[in-house]
Amino acid sequence: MDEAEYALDFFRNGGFSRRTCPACGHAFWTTGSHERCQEAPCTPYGFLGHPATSRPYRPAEMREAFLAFFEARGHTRIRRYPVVARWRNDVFFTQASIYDFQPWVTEGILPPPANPLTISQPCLRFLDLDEVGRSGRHFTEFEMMAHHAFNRPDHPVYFKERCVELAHEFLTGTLGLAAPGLTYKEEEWEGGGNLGPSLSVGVAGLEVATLVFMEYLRDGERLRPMPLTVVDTGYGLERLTWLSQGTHTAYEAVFGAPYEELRRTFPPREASILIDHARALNFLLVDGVVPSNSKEGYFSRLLIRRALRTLSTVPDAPELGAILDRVGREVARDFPEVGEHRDDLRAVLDAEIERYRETIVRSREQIRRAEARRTAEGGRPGVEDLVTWYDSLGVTPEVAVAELAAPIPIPEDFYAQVARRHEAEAGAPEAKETAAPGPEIPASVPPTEVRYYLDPYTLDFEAHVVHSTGNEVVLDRTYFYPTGGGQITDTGEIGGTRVVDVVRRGPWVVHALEGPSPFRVAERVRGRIDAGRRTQLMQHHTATHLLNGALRSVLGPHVWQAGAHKAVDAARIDITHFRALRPEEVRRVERLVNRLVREDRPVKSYFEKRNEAERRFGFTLYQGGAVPGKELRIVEIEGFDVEACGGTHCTHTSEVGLVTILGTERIQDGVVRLTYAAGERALDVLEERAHLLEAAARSLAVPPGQLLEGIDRLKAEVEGARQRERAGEKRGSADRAGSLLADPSSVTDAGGVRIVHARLDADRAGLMELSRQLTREPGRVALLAAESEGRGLLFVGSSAPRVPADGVLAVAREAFRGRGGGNPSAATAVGEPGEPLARALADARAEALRRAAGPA
RNA sequence: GGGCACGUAGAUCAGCGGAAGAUCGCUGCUUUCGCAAAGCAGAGGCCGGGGGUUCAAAUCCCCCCGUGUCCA
Repeated sequence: MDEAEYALDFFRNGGFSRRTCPACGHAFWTTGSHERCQEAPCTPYGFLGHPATSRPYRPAEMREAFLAFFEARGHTRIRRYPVVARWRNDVFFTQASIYDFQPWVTEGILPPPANPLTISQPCLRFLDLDEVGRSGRHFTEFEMMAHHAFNRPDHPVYFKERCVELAHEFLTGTLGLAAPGLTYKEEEWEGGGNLGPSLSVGVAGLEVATLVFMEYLRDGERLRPMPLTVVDTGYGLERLTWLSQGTHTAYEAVFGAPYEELRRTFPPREASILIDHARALNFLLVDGVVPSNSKEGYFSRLLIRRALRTLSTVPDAPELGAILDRVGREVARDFPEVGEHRDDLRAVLDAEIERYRETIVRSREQIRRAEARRTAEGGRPGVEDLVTWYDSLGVTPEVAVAELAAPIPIPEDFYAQVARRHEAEAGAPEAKETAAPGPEIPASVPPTEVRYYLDPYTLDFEAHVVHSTGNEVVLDRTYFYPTGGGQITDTGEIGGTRVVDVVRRGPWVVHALEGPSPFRVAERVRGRIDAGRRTQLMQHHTATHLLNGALRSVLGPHVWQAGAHKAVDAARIDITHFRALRPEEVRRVERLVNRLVREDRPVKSYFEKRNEAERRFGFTLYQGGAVPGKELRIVEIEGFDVEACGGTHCTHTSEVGLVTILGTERIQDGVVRLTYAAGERALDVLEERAHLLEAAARSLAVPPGQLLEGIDRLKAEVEGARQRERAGEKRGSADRAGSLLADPSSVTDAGGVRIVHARLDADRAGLMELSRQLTREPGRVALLAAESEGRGLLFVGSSAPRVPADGVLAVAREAFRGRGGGNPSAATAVGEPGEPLARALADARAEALRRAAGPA
């Protein structure tokens, strides 16, 4: 990055000089006399015991000081976003404040909620999980305070000069840090294909802020300027708080009383882990991250289990739920939503703790058995067993070793070995299927005016063509709904030509026609939307919101929408929930939804300023994911459910008609899918089911009301028939065995062994059963031959140790080129039928006789 | 989303290419005033589902389904 990028007037006119840190090699700016940058490890902590600010700040005070400072300088204060980044598919969690605005705002697709803005965003990072409680400054959940500005060429806000000026004023003016103590270190920043210069601010060994200026797009080796440049800043709330208090560790400064309380029971490291995890879990659970074994849910589980293991290090430890509540109440002072629904949060936690207990019990059993097996084999469990147990049972090596009768040492690099085993699987992530971008539309084409938002009932309209290429048409305005928000596209026709797909592309709604577009720009055309399809989609969409509200009401507010799909035949919604739905719960949800339908509540769709909407409804608005933009489209079912949603909706719940839940399934741990139908389609489905029932009843010749009894009877009959058949076969072979034994021509006694040989008509199973009958008593040998499917079968059974079946077979099978084998009590071979088979049977008899008569 | 482990009698599991087993529970008998217990006898299995390999598959291979777990 060019040196000139950092040569700010603010530095040059403010008495700053540029030096190079001999320790890290980075250039930095300062008004002080430091040789080195003021960040660890180049400079050790200098504030411990000597707070660097003019007064100590508690976290809430620090946050307020920051937000108020920037508010007073033209920034709009923005509410926090959820810690789980549902609006992005490349990451699970909000790891920095800028994540809130990626990718739509930073790519210029949608306007920011305010500009410039200031925010204090709770973030989650799991990379340094092991450092928590060890380093004294790492947190799983931390707050990134920030001020952001988004500069469009036609609307510049501010960039480097003003940004650094503001940062410097806040740090020295408001917080009272000594200006000469600050260093602004030059660091290139790159991420997500963007890059630009950045300055990291160091004070007394602590990096307290980073100021990033997103300016370029990486295009192979070349850099291109971004159409939209972004000021992306991050100030560590915890670090600044720590700096202002100068306590031994950051945890003492940040957590205060609850931390002190834990310290009475736990050593510093354990207390830190517990309080850190408890705070992170409060945010995770409140934002709807139900513990599970995949995706973001796994991190909830990870923290809960780590916390439980930490608790188990001391006797009489408090309950995790109690710690979570204590910390949650503290967090709720600043984030009231964390204080709500404590009971629900507790229910989720308790379910997870119970699962963990079960897992432990199961694992212990498995480990004990595995050790017994290893011992029986003459060995003992090894490191590879420990790795397998950790991987597949979730048992840490410490726990596993404690379970072993003969403990083995745990290698130092245990987790490295685990990682190594996982390395092989790190294949390239499958390329996400992104809709083909289609031909580019010139920027001169005016944006489409979308009319379906406010008027979902107009299905016949006139508009002007503003763009037309290939089979694509863009109109100046449209009522066609493009695929999005889980609702599939409208179909219909434009000027008599079928519309098969509609998509949103940037500011335009693009209609894809069945064939090449016959339209010219400026032509006036008539659009007609398929009414039946649209009505059904609207009913399904409104039904989805009704269900979402009902599910939250019946199951608890931990329920968040994890995905949805509204098609014509049926719709489905995926929700976060910690176990499969019970029939009773499904029934209650269905009843509640249909009651709301009957109540005919108004469904209002309107646009509202984002901040106002968030203030009124909270961030459960974002069921379908966070939506950027200054204005949100709100869909409100009066007194029941409010969501930010772009779909087409009925205006009254009664229009939904009827909602019937067709089924539920647990599509993965922590996520339940409900499939349902509404309106006309619901009636279709119910009708189909009624028909099915009737047909089934007719087929069984019982009245529908007795269908179950009929099925039970049928099952009993089938089972009885099977039993009788089996018994019959058994009896048949017993009879056959009896007659064979009674037939002198097939029985030979030799050396106390009774040899029965026979050629009969049976399949392999039949021979086996007969042999079993013949060799029930000791000292018997059965030699049975049969032809089945053109092959010759020879079966040897033996209860005489002197005449091993496999030995006899080995000799006999040559005669009919048989292939097969067995064990001393039973052996079978398949070979040629006819004469060779007969010879094989004779050979078997001769061999059996020889062995029976031979030396005992 | 990927890796790994696991799905066998009502329950907990063993068996891991050659005739489906153990323990508990269940039924009956013996013993007891009765209970508990013990002994004897017995019932109970599409070895998760579907393909394949093999003379032969619970067992090996592939694909599903389900459960658990580790990692992103």
